[in-house]
Amino acid sequence: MAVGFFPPPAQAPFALVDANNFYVSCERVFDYRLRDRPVVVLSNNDGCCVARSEEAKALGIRMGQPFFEVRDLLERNRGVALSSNYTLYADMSRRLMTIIGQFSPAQEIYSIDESFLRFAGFEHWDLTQQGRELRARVLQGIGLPVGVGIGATKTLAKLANRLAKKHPDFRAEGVCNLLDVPAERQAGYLADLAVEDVWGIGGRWGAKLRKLDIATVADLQRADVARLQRQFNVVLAKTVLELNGLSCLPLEEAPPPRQQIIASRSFGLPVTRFDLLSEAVASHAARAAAKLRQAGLRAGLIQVFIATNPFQPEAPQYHPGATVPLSLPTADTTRLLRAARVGLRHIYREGYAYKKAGVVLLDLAPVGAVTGDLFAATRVGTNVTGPITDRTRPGTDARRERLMAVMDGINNRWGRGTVRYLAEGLAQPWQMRRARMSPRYTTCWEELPVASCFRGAREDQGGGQLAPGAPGAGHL
DNA sequence: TCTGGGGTCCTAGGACCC
DNA sequence: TCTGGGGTCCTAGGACCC
Repeated sequence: MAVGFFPPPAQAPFALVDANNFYVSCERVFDYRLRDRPVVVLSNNDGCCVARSEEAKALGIRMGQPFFEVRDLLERNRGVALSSNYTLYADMSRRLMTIIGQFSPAQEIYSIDESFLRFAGFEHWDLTQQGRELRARVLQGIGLPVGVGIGATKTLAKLANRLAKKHPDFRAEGVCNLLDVPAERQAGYLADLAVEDVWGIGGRWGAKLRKLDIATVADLQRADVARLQRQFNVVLAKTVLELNGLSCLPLEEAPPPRQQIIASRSFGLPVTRFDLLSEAVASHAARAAAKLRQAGLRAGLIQVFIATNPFQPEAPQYHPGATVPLSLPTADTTRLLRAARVGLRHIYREGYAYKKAGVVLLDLAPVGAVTGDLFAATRVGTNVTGPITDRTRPGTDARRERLMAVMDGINNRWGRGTVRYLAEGLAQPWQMRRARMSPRYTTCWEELPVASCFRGAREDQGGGQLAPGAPGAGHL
């Protein structure tokens, strides 16, 4: 069998810690008017609900549901909808991870609000008690509620975390340690959980598994691994082994090298003109280039894509992409902008209403690893007609790198877009909607929360409305 | 009217090589 | 008339995650 796993002595348990309704919880830390009422945080462009308070879930609002479908429902129930404030969430995440990391030397930051811990050498510790203390310390330190799941493998820790949040036996405490649950009771829990509750089983595979009479976690745990590997793939086979306590997924303490960097956005309004499309693509390329430099990488390829609105199938559809190789791996915004424009020119067609554009940087390599290209002058794009001319003169690289560093410095200090390329446009009428933004409470002096000694002083600033008129609301 | 963005991994199939 | 087998690399598409 082609499945590999990491057997004992690696018999150290895992914990999964994650914040409840993370984005909503972050907002609630700073605005007490958001407590005890339905709150949702919206995706970019104020499009979908990507985080929901328990009260919002109780109203039946689904994860990813379009905002326009729930707008009235929210309003009728004194609900609040907020644009996503990633500056705030990223800063809260950093603080959260620091506290979680104090509970084990082996930590993997898995997502913005999730962290795995591995407890090697903790044989004589009461891990359930550790979980309780972790929870208390996060709540006291930054005001976020978290759930803690503990199990023999990452997949079991994930499952335990789900029980910690949902199951009446654990919910009050917010901690579930499967290692402390007798086998018989554990079997009962697993028989009650749907197969889709397992980490790595989504809707498609869930439906396919149900056709094979595998409907619960217990069913999946008992399933024939070799058969599932044949009918699905090795990933599902590992999941089954993990459910049986065989650790196949190691803790990844260092993030693996990045494979790609994407920058893309939907437009606030449909765009048909080439010049506006070009502005948007330039803006995305500049953002991707900044991310690239931040990560200490250079890109060898840039992909450009544009797309019409898939939710209007009656309108003519078109979603092309072009790949443009760079003559030399680069992190220089000017070069990436130029290549992106070549790609866009190649795929643009008149007569379509475009709703989205983006760029992908690929073929990433650390700055130190880039070697010169002997044949730079003769290399030609594969997907794009004609060579990409590079007018950069030899010997100017150091100066350009310094220019990029200065630009990044200014934009980090004063906000993204403080210094930008004219190619990105000035008015930018294609920009996304972001009408319900809360202040950058923790990262901007002007937007720090103000403690008022007059109780209720902020009540009349718009409490009860959809957009909370907090200081800085609507700031772009 | 209004429907997100950024990632990863696996597999199948075609091109190409010897 | 008769027309192999095994390997690698690349890409597109599909699945998953938060």
